[in-house]
Amino acid sequence: MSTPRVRPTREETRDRIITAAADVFAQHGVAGTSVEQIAVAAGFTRGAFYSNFSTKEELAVAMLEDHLAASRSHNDALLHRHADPAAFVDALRDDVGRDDPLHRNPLLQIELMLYVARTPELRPVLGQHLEAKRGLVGELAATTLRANGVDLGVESDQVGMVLVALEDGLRLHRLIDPDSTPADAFLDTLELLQRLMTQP
Amino acid sequence: MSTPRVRPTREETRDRIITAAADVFAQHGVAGTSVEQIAVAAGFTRGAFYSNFSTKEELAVAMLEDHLAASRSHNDALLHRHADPAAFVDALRDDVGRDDPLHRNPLLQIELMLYVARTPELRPVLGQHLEAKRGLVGELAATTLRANGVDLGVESDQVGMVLVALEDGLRLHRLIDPDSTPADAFLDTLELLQRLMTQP
DNA sequence: TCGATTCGATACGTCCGTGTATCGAGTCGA
DNA sequence: TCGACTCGATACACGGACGTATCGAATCGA
Repeated sequence: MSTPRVRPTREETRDRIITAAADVFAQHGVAGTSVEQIAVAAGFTRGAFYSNFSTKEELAVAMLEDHLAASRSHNDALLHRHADPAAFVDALRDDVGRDDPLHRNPLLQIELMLYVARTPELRPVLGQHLEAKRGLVGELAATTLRANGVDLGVESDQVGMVLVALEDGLRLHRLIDPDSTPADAFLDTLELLQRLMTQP
Repeated sequence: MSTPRVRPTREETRDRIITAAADVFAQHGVAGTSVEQIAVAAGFTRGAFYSNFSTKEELAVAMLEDHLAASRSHNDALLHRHADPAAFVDALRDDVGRDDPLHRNPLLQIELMLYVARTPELRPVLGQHLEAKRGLVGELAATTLRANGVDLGVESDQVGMVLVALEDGLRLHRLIDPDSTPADAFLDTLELLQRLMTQP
């Protein structure tokens, strides 16, 4: 029989550190967080941290890239399963509980966006993701419009830009005033727009 | 004749510190900024800072409240001068250059929002401002819709929520990908929506 | 003009965070 | 079972940021 593991795998340690860092980053921001806070939150000392990452910034990049990869594959799978726009929105509603820590943590999402905004070499990474998402959403919207014979005279990319920005804007405002900014405000708005396009 | 002033007024010093802090906060974030950085950027030493503020946080609050007051009075004046929605949007286009440092600095705007999000006692302050702005924008939109005999079956507050969120969302995304997010994307979208309501 | 006051500069002690070097227990292969 | 290796813990030296106490020049009142 295999001996019970006392020390966690290197990768387990790494993942625990990233997961713990997500919470601490959300609470205090990347700049406001010390390496020690991260290590302690993960149940380690700084030794473990420096054994896995050379700087706090490297960890932030790893966290971001983990999330972007997860987000991409998740969206692709979702799109593949629900090619119909209306069903897609419904699917998004069932999407709240996901294992990706960033997906559950709106404060962290905005924090990381701001971190990227301040880190020029990271901007293309997130920028590309942003444009891909816009394209996806824009195409979905264009499909709906076409199906209803509506022509807004706008590029689908622009529609995507607006919708994706709306999502993040509501996310941001919900951090400040959750009572007046319902969690499903974005999805409700999407459905409203769908309805308006169906019966003009 | 009055002797030429060698030492700046207390209030001048205070304002210089706030103005300088705005830039440093934008670059490094509130948490990532030291009191010394602020003082030096303002052309003083820490002595001057601690003579005017007791903590960095107090300065951040002062900066926020200065901005909110300026923003409120500015918006009120704008609304009073341009009661017609279409003219209002046009007026916003000429609004880019304003003396309020926060108004010129989108990165700082988002940074302060995030700072407020992390500071529970500040959330009502900004939350109230947010709701006021939504109300204003929502009413303006409702006016346009009513004038064209359109009924979306939506509260004007919801329209305001969506539009204000869209503005900030585009602001945020422009920090990451300015090339694909034009500075006037928001105003262009407003005009597009106006046009769509006029000729359905 | 002269004293009192204001307010920013300077100097100090302290604490916190960092990164590295070293140690020691856990793990794996032979 | 033994030895090499891995990897997290511990210890240390250093720098930076903080807040306070003190100083001195500019200002204002009389």
